[in-house]
Amino acid sequence: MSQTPLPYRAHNHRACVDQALADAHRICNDAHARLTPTRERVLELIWQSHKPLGAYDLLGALAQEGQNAAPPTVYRALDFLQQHGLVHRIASLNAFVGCAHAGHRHTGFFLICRACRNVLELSAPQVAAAVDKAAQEEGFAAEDTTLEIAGLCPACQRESDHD
Amino acid sequence: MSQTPLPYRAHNHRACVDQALADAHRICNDAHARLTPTRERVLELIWQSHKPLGAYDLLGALAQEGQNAAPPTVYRALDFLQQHGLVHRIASLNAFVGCAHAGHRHTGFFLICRACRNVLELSAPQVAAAVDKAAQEEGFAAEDTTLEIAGLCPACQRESDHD
DNA sequence: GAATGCGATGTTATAATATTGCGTTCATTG
DNA sequence: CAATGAACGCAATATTATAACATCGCATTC
Ligand SMILES: [Zn+2]
Ligand SMILES: [Zn+2]
Ligand SMILES: [Zn+2]
Ligand SMILES: [Zn+2]
Repeated sequence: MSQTPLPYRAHNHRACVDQALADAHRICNDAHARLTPTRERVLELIWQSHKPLGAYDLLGALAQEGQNAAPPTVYRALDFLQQHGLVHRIASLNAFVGCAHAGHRHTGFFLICRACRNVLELSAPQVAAAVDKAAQEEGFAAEDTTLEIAGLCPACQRESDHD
Repeated sequence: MSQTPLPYRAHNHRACVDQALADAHRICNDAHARLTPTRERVLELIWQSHKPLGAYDLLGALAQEGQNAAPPTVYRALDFLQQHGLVHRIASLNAFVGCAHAGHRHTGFFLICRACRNVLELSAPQVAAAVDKAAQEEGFAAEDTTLEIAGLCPACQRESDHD
């Protein structure tokens, strides 16, 4: 059933990027929001890989391309992208990653490999349900869930077995 | 069964503090670790309330008490306290809170009220199990879970109903 | 076409959080 | 008491994020 998670295997990553950009154009269009060149470029940079990028990584990349970029440039683009559900912030890393389920309601849930740093975003309803239930039992009205799991991805587990 | 969560109701908070300090002494003693005056004072400051404190809040408090405190002073104490399971870092707030289950194996899980900022730490096995299961299904070896839920606590929900 | 409104951007400065490096002090122990 | 290693003091610096204010470009309206 469940597809082998992409970030940890060879895959045609160009397809990931193209999909993400196409989704972004559609979503922004539907929301009458402007996916300006800077915003699109930041999104594309984030999707260079499945590894989260820090704001200053993005800033450096923009600067190299000759853009007049200061921190607010990047943070504003990131705010926009987050608001439209196109990227997620990984609180435990202070870094940003493209959303793998843009356009779908979901409670993101991240598996972060401490070795290769790839991040897999899951949308596990049974986890979200368990969380909601536990919160409700305490009378707590949950609004926003941060769920980040650090560990070793399948590929890096095999690597460390070689020792 | 489940006790009404403490932070959101009036409670004898002195008992929370005393318990936390007693636990800390016992745990450090058992581990042959030194709960030095600075470390103990930082722990006590963190337990002043159930609201997370930032490192620089702690730093300010120490400075007011006449301690020669620089950032490393606080961060070192916090590292020590985290390593011995006496405090948790709340990644989504860059702040620290006392551990409510010191000495017991647990995967902390935090309900953070965005209004009063109190934090309740739960240890919900069914949530931890759901998380582990989801990770295992992806072949991921989970090591460390960050689970932080922002929302409104029972008391602050009643407050906002008054409108 | 000028005036206006408004979202997006540019620019500078600063705030807030966290770490590195190095020398000194102090507790423990043999 | 000397040796050891953990803990601490101190200065500098790194990293992440925001505040404040000026400007630009474009659409609407007069
Ligand atoms: Zn990909
Ligand atoms: Zn990996
Ligand atoms: Zn209490
Ligand atoms: Zn509250």
